[in-house]
Amino acid sequence: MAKHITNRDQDYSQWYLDIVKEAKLADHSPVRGCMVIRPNGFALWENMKAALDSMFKDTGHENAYFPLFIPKSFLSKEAQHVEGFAKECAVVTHSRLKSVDGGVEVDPESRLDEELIVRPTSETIIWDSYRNWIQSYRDLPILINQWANVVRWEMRTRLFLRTMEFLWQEGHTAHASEKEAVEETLQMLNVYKTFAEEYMAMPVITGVKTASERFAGAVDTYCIEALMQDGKALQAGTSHFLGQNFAKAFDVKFQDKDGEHKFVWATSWGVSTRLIGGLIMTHSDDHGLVLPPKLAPTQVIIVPIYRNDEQRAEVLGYADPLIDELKQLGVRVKIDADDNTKPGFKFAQYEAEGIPLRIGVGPRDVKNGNLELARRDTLEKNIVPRDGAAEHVSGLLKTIQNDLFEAAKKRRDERTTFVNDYETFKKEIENGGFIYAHWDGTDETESKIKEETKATIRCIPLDDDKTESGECMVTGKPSESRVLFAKAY
RNA sequence: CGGGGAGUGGCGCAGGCCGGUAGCGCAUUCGCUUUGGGAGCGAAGGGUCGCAGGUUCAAAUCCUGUCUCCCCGACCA
Repeated sequence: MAKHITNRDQDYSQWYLDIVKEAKLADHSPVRGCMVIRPNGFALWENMKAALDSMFKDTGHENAYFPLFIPKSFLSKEAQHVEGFAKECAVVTHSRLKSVDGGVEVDPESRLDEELIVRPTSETIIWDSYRNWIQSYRDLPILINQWANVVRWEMRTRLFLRTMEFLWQEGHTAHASEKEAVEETLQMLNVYKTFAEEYMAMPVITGVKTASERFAGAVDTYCIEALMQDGKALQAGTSHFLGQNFAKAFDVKFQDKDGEHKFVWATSWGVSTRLIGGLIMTHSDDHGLVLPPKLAPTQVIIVPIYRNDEQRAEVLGYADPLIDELKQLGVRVKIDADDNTKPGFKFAQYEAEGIPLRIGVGPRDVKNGNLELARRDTLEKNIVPRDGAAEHVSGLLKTIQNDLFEAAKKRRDERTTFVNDYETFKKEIENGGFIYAHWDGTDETESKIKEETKATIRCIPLDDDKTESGECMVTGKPSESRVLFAKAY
């Protein structure tokens, strides 16, 4: 058991904070609800970005950048949208300060004619541009993504999971037909699912949100939902079919092949640094963070062990060629030849940081022509021959990636149940986990369940095997398919 | 915004009820010994106790006000 990390079962919140801190991912900032992302955390985010970005490019998208500030009037153009975001906006009202008695205060003379909103999301400012970009069907589709920061004035925050300012990507597309826009929405949902499962090794359920959980301004909100180790669900990404809502609000029309002027169809989709929170809670243990090899900034750490300078030179000479061999195979490897800390300290530190594989090399190994491999996910240690070690390590990283996904999927499936009556549901939901149950499709029933159990409908799953019909567990009315319930972050 | 907890060297905390020279652990610096699971010993440096008032000969401690952070709720496309 790591000294500095709280037991996961004892205090999950503290455990989570300890992981973030010990892995040096992020700190609290002086400003309430914001965070400082440290190099370890940012390197992880950059790897996630790179993988997502190439998936976006592969599906025909381009990156662009739109302004941080949005005129207040823009936000009010789409009724649902302003309703959804009005209560959590940072508003810029003045443009300068003035010195007063050695301090500074806002200069009342500098009040802005129209206040600026720090973007909580960029639909409005982007659709204002799209109006100018689109005249003909030949201008469509527009497939744009932006990497940006956004601000939402949250009451209660948590590092990575919900911060006032966060980093994300937001895709905003415009299409000539409804069919094409819906296809885009589902395509990007699948991109997110693939990323979550193949890179983060985090299994997700895809589905569509109920009306009450829908994005403000969307016709349909699709999502990926993951289950954390404490049994709570995390909405890990969303893809919205926006219909013609924003086109109408911003008067974006195109002339079609038939000569008719028509409103364009829209989508938007996003994932954020919240994914890092999800990654932490999916794989980590009481020794610290566990990173999947595909995303780990450092995949392999080599720790040399020696008693004196002579041994040090010998061990480093033995380990050195391995670094090049691993790099040749595309493995991100580092050696920690720092003489100031002992091996035991390094072992614990790199475990806390989640590095997938550790290689220990000491005089013993040099003598026997071996290496010691220690897996972060299982904490297993194995002696392997130095010959062919690079290939072995490269293969082992793939195994670890796969095993992490399988282990997470097993944990999720063990906490997933099918329930048919409300009394059982009330008992089951106390244990956390995913519950598939029937619901009559009404807001009333949904909010009754939320009030009485704190569980929400995470989504109406897209999986074929959940679409059996039945009767609502609360009202007994007919239900077309099971929906996914959980307590959520 | 409601309930709870906390602000004391870089970090984590004790002291507070009962006022009397500011303490511990980690970290830092130097020395020696160590190095296959978070090293040991010795020495050194570093704090106007969140802020502002008040009581007192004397306040980290008591009183009043105020700010901030964390946790649990409410809120959260």
